[in-house]
Formats: sequence, structure tokens, C-alpha cells
Amino acid sequence: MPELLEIEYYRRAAGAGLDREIAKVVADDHHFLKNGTTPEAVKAALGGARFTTARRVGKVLYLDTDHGEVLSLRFGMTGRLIVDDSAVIDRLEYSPRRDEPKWDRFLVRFADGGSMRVQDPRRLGGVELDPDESVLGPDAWEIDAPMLTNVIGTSVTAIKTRIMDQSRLAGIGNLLADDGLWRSGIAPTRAANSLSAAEVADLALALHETLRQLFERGGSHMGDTQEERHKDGVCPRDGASLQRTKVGGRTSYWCPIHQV
DNA sequence: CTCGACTCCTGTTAGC
DNA sequence: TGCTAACAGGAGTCGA
Repeated sequence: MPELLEIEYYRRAAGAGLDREIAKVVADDHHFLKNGTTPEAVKAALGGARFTTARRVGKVLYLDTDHGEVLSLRFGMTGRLIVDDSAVIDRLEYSPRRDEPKWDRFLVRFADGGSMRVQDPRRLGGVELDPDESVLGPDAWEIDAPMLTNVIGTSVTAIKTRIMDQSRLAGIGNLLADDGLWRSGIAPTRAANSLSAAEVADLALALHETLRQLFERGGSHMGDTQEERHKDGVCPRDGASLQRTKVGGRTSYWCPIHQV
């Protein structure tokens, strides 16, 4: 599913949609417009405008316009950004691979005939005009031990839940969290404030490396444990049967031997 | 403020 | 073969 890495691919793809006059906006799915954003407002804001910058914080893509408004795109679990009908990602975990027009939830057509659209079969993503950008924590791409220490604070909640809290650390989703925890040998269920300073440093480094390696491999679904995310999955490191546990409402796969 | 539980959303798939 | 129920997880809301 789209996590920080996928949104970064989308951000780069959005570069092809910059500085092109917007001729038409199709935003008829009210459910996909968030926080009071209306189709009329989006059309008024974008009509005749151009996107000037594509920025990313965590899993959110921000498109600035030359009229001053900012458009935010969230991709939920199955959302893709498609510019000029070429999808930068054709294989999205847990999402169908087809390009069905009925899954287009938001579309911008440029005056030159091209387009940029968000395709999201499950409609868990969303579009918002002039969003509050302060609701997100620091971007996880730059994570290091001091940042992770701040993220953890004194919280007693499960460490996995904490690093997935977008208001404290932006960009980590279920797959990146599981892979980082697996690499650092820390159980997802551990109370966040029970990690030693050394463990916090290990986890920060593991997440840092996970982000960079999986970006090179092609996405958050390219983790070392991905192929074992099923019943009967085994740990690639020591062969133990992986535990399947709900943590913070998310399915977590982890090794009961080396993750403690 | 913190944190867990619940809910929404819909295509795919396991299982009968 | 065809159907149903479970499943996937990002994110918002609510209540203790």
C-alpha cells in the first residue's frame, strides 16, 4: 500500500504535471473531498491555475498552485497517482492492478490535453484544499535517534503504534513499521518507553535503512519479510514461525525469537 | 492529553 | 461452480 516511499514516487511523477494550465477538474465524489472541501471550491481554485510545486510530507502530497491555493492528496491504502495515463507504480500491494475509469476519484485535465488523476478503488484516500499542514509530525525519511526519541516521549503505547502515529512521525505505514522492527530485533508490542537508548538508536537506524533500501527495490512491499506475511510464514533470519498479532488495529507479523 | 475500540471503504480471496 | 464472509490498512471519531 502507499506509504512514504510510494508517495515519493508519486511526488516525482507529479513533476510532469507542473506548470501546465488546468482546464478542467473532475471532483464529483463528495466522499473523496475532505474537511469541507467542495467540488465547487476545488474547481474555482484550480480552474485556469497551474501547479508550481509538488511537496511531500509523510504520506501526503501537496501541490502548490500559482493562484496561492494548496491541494493535498492522500492515497489511503489503494490510491495511485496517474499522470498522462502512465502509472508510476503498476504493482500496488493489496490493490487491483487494472486501470478502471470508475476508480478515478479526482481528475485534473490540462489545457494541453493531458491529465493527472488519483485512482483509488477503495476510496480510503482523499483530496483537500488548503489543508492544515501542521497536523503531521516530522517526515520519517530523515529519521535518526534524537527524532525517534522525541516520537516516543514517555508513551507506554506499543512502539509500533507510536511510530505509525502520523502526527508524531509522518510516513511510516504497516509494512515499513513491521520491516523496521524486524530488522532491529524489537517486538512490535513492546511499550514504547521500555526501549533502551541503544534500542531506540537501533530502531532509528533500521527504519532509516529500510526506507532507503526499499525505495531502491521499488516500494514498501519489498521488505525482507514481505513474502512471509501469511499464515505459516517463517522468519527469514532464523526460521521461526512468525507471530501474527493485531497491534493498534493493524496486522503485525513478527519473529518471536529474535524480536524481543 | 493519551490511548484503545470502533467505523468506513470495496476488491480480492479463502473456504464451504 | 457459485456464493458468502473474512480480510487488507490509512485515518477519523468517540469515550474512558
